[in-house]
Amino acid sequence: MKLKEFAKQLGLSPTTVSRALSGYPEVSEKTRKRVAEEAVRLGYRPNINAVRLVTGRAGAIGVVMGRNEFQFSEFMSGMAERLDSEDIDILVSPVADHDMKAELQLYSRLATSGRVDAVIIHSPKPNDERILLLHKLGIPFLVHGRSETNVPHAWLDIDNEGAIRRATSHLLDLGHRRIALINGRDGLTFTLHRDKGYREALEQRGLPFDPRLVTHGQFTDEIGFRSARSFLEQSPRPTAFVAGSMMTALGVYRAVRSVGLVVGKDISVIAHDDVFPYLTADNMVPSLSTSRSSLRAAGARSADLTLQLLTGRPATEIHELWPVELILRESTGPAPEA
Amino acid sequence: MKLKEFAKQLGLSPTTVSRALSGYPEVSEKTRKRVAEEAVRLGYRPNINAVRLVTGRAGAIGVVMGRNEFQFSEFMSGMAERLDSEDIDILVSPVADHDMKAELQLYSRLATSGRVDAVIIHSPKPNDERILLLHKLGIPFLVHGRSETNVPHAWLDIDNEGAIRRATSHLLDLGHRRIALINGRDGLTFTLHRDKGYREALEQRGLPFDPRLVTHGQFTDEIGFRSARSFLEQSPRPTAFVAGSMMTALGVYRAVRSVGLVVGKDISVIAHDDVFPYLTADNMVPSLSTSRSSLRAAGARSADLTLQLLTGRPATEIHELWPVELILRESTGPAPEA
DNA sequence: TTGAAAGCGTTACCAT
DNA sequence: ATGGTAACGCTTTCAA
Repeated sequence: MKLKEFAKQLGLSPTTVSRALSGYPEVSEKTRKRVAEEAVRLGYRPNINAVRLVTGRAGAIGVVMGRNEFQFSEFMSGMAERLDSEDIDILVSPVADHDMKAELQLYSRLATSGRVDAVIIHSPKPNDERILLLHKLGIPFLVHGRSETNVPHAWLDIDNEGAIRRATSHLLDLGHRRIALINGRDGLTFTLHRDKGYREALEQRGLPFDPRLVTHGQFTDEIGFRSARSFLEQSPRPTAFVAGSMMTALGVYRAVRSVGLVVGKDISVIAHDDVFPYLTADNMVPSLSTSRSSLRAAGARSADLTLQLLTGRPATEIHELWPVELILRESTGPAPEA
Repeated sequence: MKLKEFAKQLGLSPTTVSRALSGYPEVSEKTRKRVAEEAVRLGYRPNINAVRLVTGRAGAIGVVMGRNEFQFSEFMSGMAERLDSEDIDILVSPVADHDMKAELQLYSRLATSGRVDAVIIHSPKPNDERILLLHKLGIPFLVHGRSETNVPHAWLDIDNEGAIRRATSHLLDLGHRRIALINGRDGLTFTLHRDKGYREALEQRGLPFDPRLVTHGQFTDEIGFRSARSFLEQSPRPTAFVAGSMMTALGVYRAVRSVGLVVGKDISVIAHDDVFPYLTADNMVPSLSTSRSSLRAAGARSADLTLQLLTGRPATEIHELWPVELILRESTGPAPEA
């Protein structure tokens, strides 16, 4: 059913019906109520593409996902929670990991074809081409993570530096002196921030930084395992690990067990937890100490901030840094005697 | 830049330009080439919403995700692989788990507002309201999974029944007699199929079915742990587990270890693996025997079949059942002597 | 092979 | 408070 036909059935003009449905103030309360009821009864709903054409709004926020990210659905669920009440869709454009050229083309396409009103991007680098391009394209965008790219941009990030600094400091407090860091993909801002937090904790104690105790890579259990195994072969071996994700932590636990050591006793572990419904730190054995920040909450807030961006709030005002909790459980304990 | 302006710059009519860009045959090769090149050079791209309005096509396929599904991004990545070359977007509409009313409203909205050309739904029930509604709405849709709902519908499913039958049979071959099944959410078709495969394997040996050896629930490590723990408290306890997912298997491994038993020796485990890049059966210790089927491949094929649906292939023709591999690793071994 | 003009379904301006 | 009408940017007849 189209507007014209629907309006005719109500004995009103299309104009009035449109206004009633969109909640304009100049329509009488009585008319509005009648229109709303009849729309439900007769099943009328505006054609979204006509609306989009005439208003110039796409009614969708785009998110670009890497293909191997288990964290992604969690963030998106959060977005959905916030967007549920709005009439805004989520357009997902997956891109192959590490294919920057394809990703840049994608943004051009999204922007110039009017598919989305705004875009959310993840895992930026300090100097990020995507941010530069999106700025140039003039499409509103929010960065989940931080970048030093020298154009104004809205961002939401967690305090990765502080999180890892505190985690590392805590391990130092427990007497650990050789602490290994299994960090994220090289070159990404959050990875750099975590490296930095780690080094700061060491510096605060006047301890030297040993590059042999840091690795970089994707957040998979395999990389967690391999990194941990290779650390454990060092002599003297580290007595504590800081792991980048829950999946990494699984690999670390496995590696520690595989050499006959015990997590929480011989080896302490702290991992970063994005809070997943299907895999929880409390349930690991021993339960896993974590730095924790809800990815779902970040998704919800990101959607919210993007909406603000769309209603004209300047990007330069939107900078949000979230603290990260440190939650101590059984996987951390005093450093064993040497 | 708009069509009119772009056409003027080329000294052509909007009509010709539109035809050239859309690959109509009546445009001269020379003109087409020139138009294509200039479009890139000047950055012209048709406004997608105008195209959608005039053609009546939405240019998007909708997928509805439950909020707690770690499997989801894998399926979507697969869809994306197939859709990359087409000019079709993925519209993600998350719904709260178990909120059927909200989900049904969502479909109405998607369909009647013209946001999507087709929809893919997951985890159907034997009698599924969503299928009934989508059929009534007249919007093309594909079911990932199977249903007995009595309206024609396209579907793609894996052979859950055969997978679990074979897994169970294999354990029986190894001499196991008390085999526990940690299955999916109650009432869903794939859960029923797995239950069925399990019972068939028992029946083939003339063994009785013991309902105390089957649980149902979400695919989380916690439920895997709890179910396994409670099974292990039985006397005599089961000597083998069939687990519904990789996350479940993590919980099972943990439970077995927690009571001082050894997977692959005291307790055999087979789990279903949807193939994740970040958590692999080969890497578990002991490596995990699995029934395996790539969720990513299913996503790619689902997108493909949906595209076929859109080009007129009848839904009744689109029924695809995928076999599931059984991959034996170290987590399965002979039943221990009683 | 190319072009002119109608039309897709809605919103928003300008009247009344 | 309500209605008429132009306009959104494109595709697709119809005509040349």
